[in-house]
Amino acid sequence: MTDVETRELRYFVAVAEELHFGRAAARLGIAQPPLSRAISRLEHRLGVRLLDRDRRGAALTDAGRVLLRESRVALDAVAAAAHRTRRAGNPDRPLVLVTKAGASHELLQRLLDAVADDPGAAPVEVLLCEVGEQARLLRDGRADVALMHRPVDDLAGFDTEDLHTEGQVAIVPTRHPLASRDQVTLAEVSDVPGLPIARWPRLDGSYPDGPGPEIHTQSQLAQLVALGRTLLVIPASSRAWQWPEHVAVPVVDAPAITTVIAWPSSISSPEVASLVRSAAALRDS
Amino acid sequence: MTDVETRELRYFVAVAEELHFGRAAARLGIAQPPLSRAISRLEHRLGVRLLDRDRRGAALTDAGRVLLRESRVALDAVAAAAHRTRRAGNPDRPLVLVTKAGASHELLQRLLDAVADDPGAAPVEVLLCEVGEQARLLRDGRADVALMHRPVDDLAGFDTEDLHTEGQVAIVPTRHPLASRDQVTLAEVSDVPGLPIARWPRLDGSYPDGPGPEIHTQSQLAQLVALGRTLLVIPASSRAWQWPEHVAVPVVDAPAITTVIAWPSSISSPEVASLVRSAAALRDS
DNA sequence: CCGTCGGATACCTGCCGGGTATCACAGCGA
DNA sequence: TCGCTGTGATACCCGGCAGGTATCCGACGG
Repeated sequence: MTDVETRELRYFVAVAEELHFGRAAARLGIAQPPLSRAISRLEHRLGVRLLDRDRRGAALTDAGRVLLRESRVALDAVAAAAHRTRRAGNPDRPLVLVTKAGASHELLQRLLDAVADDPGAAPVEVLLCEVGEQARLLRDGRADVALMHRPVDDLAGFDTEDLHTEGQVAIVPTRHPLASRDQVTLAEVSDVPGLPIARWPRLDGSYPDGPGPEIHTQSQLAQLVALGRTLLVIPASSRAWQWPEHVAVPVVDAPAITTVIAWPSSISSPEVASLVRSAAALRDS
Repeated sequence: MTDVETRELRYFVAVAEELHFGRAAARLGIAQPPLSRAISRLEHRLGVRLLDRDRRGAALTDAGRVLLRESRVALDAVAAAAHRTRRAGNPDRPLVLVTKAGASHELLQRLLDAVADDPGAAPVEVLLCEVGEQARLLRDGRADVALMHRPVDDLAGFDTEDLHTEGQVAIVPTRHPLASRDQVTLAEVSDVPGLPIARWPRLDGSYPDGPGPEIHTQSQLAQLVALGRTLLVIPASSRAWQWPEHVAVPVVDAPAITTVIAWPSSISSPEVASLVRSAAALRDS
């Protein structure tokens, strides 16, 4: 009943993700045999079969699926411990604020201005990330605080403060028939011939079905839009990256998006609290 | 920038708690020199001083305090991964439900009856623990679900469902003047000569000031009450352990206590969901 | 029936975790 | 002042285990 080491969890996660010992070993930078041994030792120690070894790879058992999910949060927690400790050691560490590139641009701008104007506030470093990455960065300690969006982001385990609620708009090429409309509905917009609606990831990271492209990165998205290959439904404030050849049409029945400031509920640093206060003050004004 | 291993975190936690390398080493079952080395390697790797070595022991730095807090949650997460995986491997694992010994006795009884009557429900194993221990057991995976009490327990990071709200009563010896009252106030009860009010731990585990005894274990509490050495303010339902020589007097202005069923928000097992549904059904009936 | 692919096994090696002995240093008491 | 004690650090050694290479075994495809 010896204790589980993080190395073993990292190894298991690699195998569980690759479902192939050889590839997992390569990814980990070790040879395949030690990896096989480590996994079977882990199985033995837990008294549970984690993988069904099939002749063309490996498949997760139920217990394996549980361990995969749990390992990710455990590894994030360990990484967070290291990150936050490193930061606590540096006397004038900046707070790291993470947000999806391009979203809530104006709000972010005002927040940074407010912080800059406040001589007592800790400096803030802005980290821009891809769709759905904020939660990960908060969980593993690379970021202290995030701007996130309800209901599209996963807010479990975080404390949040609502900052701003807004409707969504459809981004369509100027010459498209829909461009002249005052407003549209989701139904109208979701089945436009030749202009499939972009598919954003759900809370769990999976994608809804449909003909449009799956959105993974901001740059990919920008290019798709620039090429006129997809129709986009986004919060009005994300119009910061919009091009002259597109127009935004309000989508009346799309769910409202609330921008929130989020931080790990375990954390209770005065710097974070002060930043949250500054952000909340922006909302009131 | 190699990764942090759980062993190192366990070692650090031991030193941080003992504030003494020798004692920490003894507790860990290793010799002192390897422990010193492990800690200084950890400090070097994190690039941060964790402890100020003084001639009469060690003291935590700010960074050390951060790492202590973070290490505990990380170690709990790792332990939870192991526990939950082991349980997932056993096909007919019982759900482990933890509650403070003595609290919400009647509700627990009804819940267990309901589960026993439902042939489709997973079996439930009851684990009784001391004051404030439930959160720990949920976090490190030794328990799946808990009966907890708002606002006295720490519910951060858990999903909860309210089951029952009730007032609190003061437990006083029958021959005491207060025993004949219909109701009392906190002010009356908090300064009774010769019968100091018992002090429960706060959310963070610290204790309020006062003359009364600090409550750590249920057996200690039972004995103090039986001896007539302390005056107790508890939820009405905790009267399950009450003796004939005491009476319960409602305390009109004490905060109401809500019994909740709580489970780690990361978990989404059908067995837990079903148990929560059973508990919620009790509330409605 | 052979070649290939994927994982397991056998066996070796070097590193690192852990042990013992000892040091360095600061109080402290006689 | 000088040991003495209690503390953590250093020096050094040893054994086990992580990790490497070579090889095997079973299953498929041709």
